[in-house]
Amino acid sequence: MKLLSRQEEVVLLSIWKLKGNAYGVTVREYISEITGKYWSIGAIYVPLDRLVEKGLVTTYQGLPTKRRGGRSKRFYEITSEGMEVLAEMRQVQRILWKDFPEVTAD
Amino acid sequence: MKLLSRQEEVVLLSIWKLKGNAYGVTVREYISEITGKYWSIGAIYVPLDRLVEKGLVTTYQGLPTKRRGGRSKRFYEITSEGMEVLAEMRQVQRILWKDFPEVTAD
DNA sequence: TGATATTCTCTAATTTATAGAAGAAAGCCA
DNA sequence: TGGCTTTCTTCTATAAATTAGAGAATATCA
Repeated sequence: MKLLSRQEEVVLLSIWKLKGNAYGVTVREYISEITGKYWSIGAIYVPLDRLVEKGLVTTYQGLPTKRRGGRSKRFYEITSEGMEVLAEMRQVQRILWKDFPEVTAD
Repeated sequence: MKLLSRQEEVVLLSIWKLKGNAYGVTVREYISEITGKYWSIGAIYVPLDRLVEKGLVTTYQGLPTKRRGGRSKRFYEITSEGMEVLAEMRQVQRILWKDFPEVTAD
């Protein structure tokens, strides 16, 4: 079994979470929101491409919308293989994190 | 906040889990056992060194034992800072993985 | 002492992560 | 229509992390 890299995991989960609305910008916003830190453009698109290569996500070109202009979006969707890999990842993590103590408020 | 890399997370958790018995060889065995795959020596020691540098673990030289010879062990212990970082990591992961479906047996 | 066992140090090669400039593609409006 | 603005992506260079394993250190055993 091959573990996903950190960034692959985070991006892949974001795609899953964003359902039909996953594209570069929304993925980046979502990750920033959760981690509370800045992420460069490349930090998103590079692993995104790799996930496509690996067959864990598919991608398709979005159509122009009625909103103020701009290049059209490239959407991403998680594949069933992607879901399987995530499920395996969680398996490993559950074992690793088992019994790790809850934070005590002090 | 800076996320730990994948290998840093896995190694750090292993040290925590192995309590007083964490050194290169046991960490490597433990990770192999959980992931079911081969890990080179370097894949363990390199992130181990980095964790020391970052102050997330401390290290001390073990004494020779009565067992069949060999170089003495270098033990590792997680620091309180290491525990804090892990707690933060889990926080992020819980959000990311929230609602991810359980695997259905088929 | 020489053979054998155990563990670690070190470094090179590959893969990932990170940053952001530049450009493509769309709507807006004189 | 043509230029301006907005939105989003492509591309590429650099830094950091991962991975592999040869080789050396250090201990016991006979």
